[in-house]
Amino acid sequence: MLVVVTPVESSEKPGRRDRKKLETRAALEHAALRLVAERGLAGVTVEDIAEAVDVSSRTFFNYFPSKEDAIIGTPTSEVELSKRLTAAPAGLSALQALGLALREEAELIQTQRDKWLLRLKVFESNPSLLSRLVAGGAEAERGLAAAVAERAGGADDGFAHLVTAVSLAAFRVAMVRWYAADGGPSLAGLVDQTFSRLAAGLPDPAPLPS
Amino acid sequence: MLVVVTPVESSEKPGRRDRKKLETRAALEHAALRLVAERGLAGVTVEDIAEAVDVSSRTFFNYFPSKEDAIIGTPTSEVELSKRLTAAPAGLSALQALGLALREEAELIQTQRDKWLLRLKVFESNPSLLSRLVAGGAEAERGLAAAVAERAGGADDGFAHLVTAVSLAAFRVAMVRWYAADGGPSLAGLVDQTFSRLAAGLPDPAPLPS
DNA sequence: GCAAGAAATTTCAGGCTCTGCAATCTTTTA
DNA sequence: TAAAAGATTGCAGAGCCTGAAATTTCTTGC
Repeated sequence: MLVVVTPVESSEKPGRRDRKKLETRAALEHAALRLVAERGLAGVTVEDIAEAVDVSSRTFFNYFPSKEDAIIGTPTSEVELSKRLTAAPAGLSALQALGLALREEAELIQTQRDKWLLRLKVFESNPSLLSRLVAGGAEAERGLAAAVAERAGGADDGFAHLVTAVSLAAFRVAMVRWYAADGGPSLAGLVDQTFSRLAAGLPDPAPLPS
Repeated sequence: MLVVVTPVESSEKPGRRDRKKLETRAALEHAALRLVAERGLAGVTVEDIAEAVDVSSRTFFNYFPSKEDAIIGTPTSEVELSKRLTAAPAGLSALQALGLALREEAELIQTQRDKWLLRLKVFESNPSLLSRLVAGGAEAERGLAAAVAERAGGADDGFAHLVTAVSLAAFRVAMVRWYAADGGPSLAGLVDQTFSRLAAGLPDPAPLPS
């Protein structure tokens, strides 16, 4: 049976077998991204991707449940984000804690600048994928919201979901903006700016003084 | 050729032909929703839905590009939302204007309470659909953001996208909350409360005084 | 009322996605 | 090195979705 490789406790090196699996997965991700960037989502079949990596298409589906998932890759899980949340200083508000966790994420993404710019380029021409950016999709959002609620100590009237959904949306916007600027500015900086605006209540930006 | 029926200027009644088309579309929407609520997304095929309405499955695809789209129905277009935006009083901030437009939306949804509660129930067990709730998906979000930017009078450093994305996310959360409360509270009220929180900068809610 | 003409539906063929299952090949481990 | 565990593969099949051509249904002008 093929099972997702659990990173274990970062110690214990994986062994040849698991290393190969990681390699194959990375190769599939890479090929999917490259091909789709070239030819568009509809112009690439799963068979194309599998062939580029020299495995059967059946094997592709052993690694990813769908073509889209290969393009999205193996994003930071909501579990990881939740951990960061609970690790954040207790004094911070939920919004601040989320901002911090996502700032870390930004720094991580920045270290893989080219891959992410390419991915965002693909997302641009396939907006349906965008919603799965970071802790992809509503399920992860729920999990993260639960962590926020717990951090806040229970009783929730929907605030946890709200602040979580809003934060993730804001993060997405920051990423798109980063992409639009061709990865020039610091993503973490953009995230910070975005969260400042959130914390300020999203007032209209002051028009530049003539 | 089958073309989406343009509502025209509300005058000029549609004529039998177009009325039938509307009927078929509504019937497909309804059947899709009902069946999927009963058996789950995977438990219903397009053929099932078409059969329930007594048309061919090819005809189904003349009305909806995918099974999911039938479930989502025919939501308020981002064009309509954009209109509301430009119609909003000039003095309002972007966030306030969006809040107003979405409040209207809430009232509209409230008038179709049962249908929407059923739809949200389906969304709950199929979170992948959730992202398309209201002005579904990233494309509509872009259009709406453009309207926001224009309203604000041009120069945009990403604020328009941010406030738009955040507002839509907030609206989604309000809807889910409304569903969770079984449609009891006023949706418009929940939307108002949500936008108040946004405008206040999402401060942690004060713990109840013991 | 009736004959074009327009429009919607249907049938058909076909490609692609994704899944379960059984066979095969490879790696690990004893 | 043999047995066990695990990964890959081929195969069959269901389901989604599309284009094109044929058919049926509606509309319109006479």
